[in-house]
Amino acid sequence: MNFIITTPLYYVNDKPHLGSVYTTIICDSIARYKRLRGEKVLFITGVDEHGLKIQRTAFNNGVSPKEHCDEISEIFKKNWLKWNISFNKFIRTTSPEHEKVVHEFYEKVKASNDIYMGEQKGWYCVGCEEFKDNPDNSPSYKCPIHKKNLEWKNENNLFFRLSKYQKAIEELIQDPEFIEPKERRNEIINFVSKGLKDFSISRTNLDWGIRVPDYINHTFYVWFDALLGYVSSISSDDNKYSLDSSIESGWPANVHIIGKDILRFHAIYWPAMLISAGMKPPKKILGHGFLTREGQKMGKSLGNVLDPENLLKKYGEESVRWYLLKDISLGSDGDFQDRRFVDIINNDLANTIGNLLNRTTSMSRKWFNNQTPPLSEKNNNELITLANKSTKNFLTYFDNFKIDKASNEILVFATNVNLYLNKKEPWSLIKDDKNINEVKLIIYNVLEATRIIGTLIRPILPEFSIKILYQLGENNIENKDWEENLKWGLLPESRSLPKPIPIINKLDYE
RNA sequence: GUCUCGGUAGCUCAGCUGGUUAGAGCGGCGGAUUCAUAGCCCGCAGGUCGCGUGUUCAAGUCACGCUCGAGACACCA
Repeated sequence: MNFIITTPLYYVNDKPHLGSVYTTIICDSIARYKRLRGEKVLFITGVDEHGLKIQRTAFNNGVSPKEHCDEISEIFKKNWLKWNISFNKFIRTTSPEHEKVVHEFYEKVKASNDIYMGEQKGWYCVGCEEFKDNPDNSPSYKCPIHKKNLEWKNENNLFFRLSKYQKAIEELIQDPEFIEPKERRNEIINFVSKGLKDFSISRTNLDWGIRVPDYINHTFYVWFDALLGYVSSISSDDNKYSLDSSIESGWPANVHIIGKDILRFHAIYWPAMLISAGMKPPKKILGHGFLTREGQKMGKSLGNVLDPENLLKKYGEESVRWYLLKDISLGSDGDFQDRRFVDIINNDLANTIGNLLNRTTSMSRKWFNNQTPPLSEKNNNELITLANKSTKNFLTYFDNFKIDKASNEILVFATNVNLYLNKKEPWSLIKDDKNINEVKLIIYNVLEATRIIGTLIRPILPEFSIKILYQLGENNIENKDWEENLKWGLLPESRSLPKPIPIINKLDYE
């Protein structure tokens, strides 16, 4: 059984921004975690390539929509590789695989009698080519973008019978596991309680999209198209890609990770569409918060947008990962502060964990012939208890998507190990030969604790984890069972330790 | 306008169903130590718990009002 996790399919109107990096990093760590726990993971990401905005952006750049999409999609894909994202599928909504699945899906929904031709009417901005919300003063209201009066317009569109699924959706969102965090769930419940209305799924003024089979001048509107990428991606690499083979390969998704801005579509429209097609709704929708910058909203007009590419170059992907995963509680808004960023990386990764590794391996090498100490006796010690406790907490937190708390648990343990070391003072004990056995035990214990720290951090910072374990003389880490390696006492005695080198350099303020 | 969530030390936040001197991390200051990436460890830091009123023997923790911030109120990735 696959564990299916998705990022949103990012809109290729522009290059990846920090928000999409954030979402994707969250997904990546969860995907890695599940794999380490022995699950077969299908981590899906991709791009949404249709729509008026893209058509227009391409036109403005003097290229065809196809060329534009090819270019930006490639940028996205390469970008995720640069960030060391372990995705399994990258779906493009302009791909033939996707188009086929959309058509098959449409037929199923149609067969359920949930598609009908209706009239979309409302106040329309010619400049935006969009229907606007109806403000009270619509006739005199001016579109803020184009400064023009709105026009009343009727347009024939295909509609999806969402109203029919009022009850089904109410039942679905009743489950507290379905939408997280709670605050967002309340909003959705509130919204649904006011009654669901049918929504349009096609457009006639739009060329850049998937054609609706029965109506030659209609293309599918964004939600009917893009969300289906989650499904079509599953069988996209098969020889015989199809809706059915996608379903057979593991639908439904276990979790959609999304920004809070697109929650409603994922928590209401999407499940209803799936039920209509006789498919299962996703098991969970997890909406994370937005990122601000030094307390302010990021925006082009403010000129304070943080370019992820710069961050990557300046700090490296794992530092950014640590900051985003450890310091921001998943679901809440998070603030990106340069000063805090530097402090956190230096404190957590370099001082607390990095230095712990460095001091323990140094002692061991110095006193035990460049090796881990030989033991004459095994012992019970407080670090075993602490390790077991932190490991257990870590797993529980991660299982509940509390990645920040899980990360912090590693830090708690590392601090405890530093504490243990300071209390035992092996550097004092070693001065007297009769203490040698005790020193052996102490050093073994802190090395072993550090090994567990290095193992635990793996789904959060994969490279950092490997570096730690390598310094402890571990090899072939990829092929070892992760959970098994969380158990105490696996560090071999008298094993050669490489010369310690800092596994992470401290950052400086600008 | 209606509704939801939040406003706790310089910063980021914990504080469950009300109960001894309000907590953590980071920053700042001082100390101790040397195995280590000037690091780890120890101590200090005196914050009207947004404002006001009320309920109560007792409120950061409940009720009401106000204020500030974020968000939802259907076609905006």
